[in-house]
Amino acid sequence: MKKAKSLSRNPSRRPTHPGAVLREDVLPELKMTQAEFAERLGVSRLTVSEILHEKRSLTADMAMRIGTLLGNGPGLWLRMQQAVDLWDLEQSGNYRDIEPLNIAA
Amino acid sequence: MKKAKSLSRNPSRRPTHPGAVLREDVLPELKMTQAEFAERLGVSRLTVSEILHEKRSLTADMAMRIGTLLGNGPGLWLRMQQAVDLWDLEQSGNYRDIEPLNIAA
DNA sequence: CGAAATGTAATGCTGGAGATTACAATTCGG
DNA sequence: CCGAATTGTAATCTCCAGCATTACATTTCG
Repeated sequence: MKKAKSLSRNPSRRPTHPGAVLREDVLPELKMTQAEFAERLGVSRLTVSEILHEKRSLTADMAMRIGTLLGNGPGLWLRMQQAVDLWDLEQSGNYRDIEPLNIAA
Repeated sequence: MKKAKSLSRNPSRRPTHPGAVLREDVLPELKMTQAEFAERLGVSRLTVSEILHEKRSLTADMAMRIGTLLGNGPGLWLRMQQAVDLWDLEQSGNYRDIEPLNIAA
């Protein structure tokens, strides 16, 4: 019996929010203010600020914007956000009523 | 100069909606009605029906439910949905105003 | 110090997800 | 073939998150 390792990752702690990377790495590296970053993305300064402070999740639309601006595509940012989303949902314990089917496979 | 292939995939058509897989493969294989499937997931019959007909997107919450019920985790379903989401956003052409930065890298 | 940048709160709008109800259409077992 | 079960669909409601805007306090920094 193997240990049933997660297919993707096995986070014992909440995965890094993409906003943290933007705040700690990207913006400093670009030497760009939040306001300018927001303007280039075509969103409000508030939207950027709240994402940097992890007060909202990074939507697919925002991932597209950031990925387009930075030139590396939306995938990275979206995957980071989803890791967080899934982790949060797992923690919520909202799925205990779902009885896994015994798949004969 | 390589061809600048997408890191993930290079869809010339809209990626498969996860609902299509549920409709065409999963439910038939399980020989389970939509109503029963919905009940086991803890959502309404309508929610299942609309997902199967690709009238709404599969949320992270639904991915967790389906992944839990089927025993293979939420990742597969969520990734499928996001492929669709990104494709749709790319098609929308909403990002033409974003000037990619010239990253020195 | 003073201006620029940022944190933060309040408010309003909007769209999508989901529930519920109701009814029509379809499928299917007996 | 008939009736029951299943499914498609529409209408209506609620809820919530994302986003914009405005305003003001705080912080940073030249």
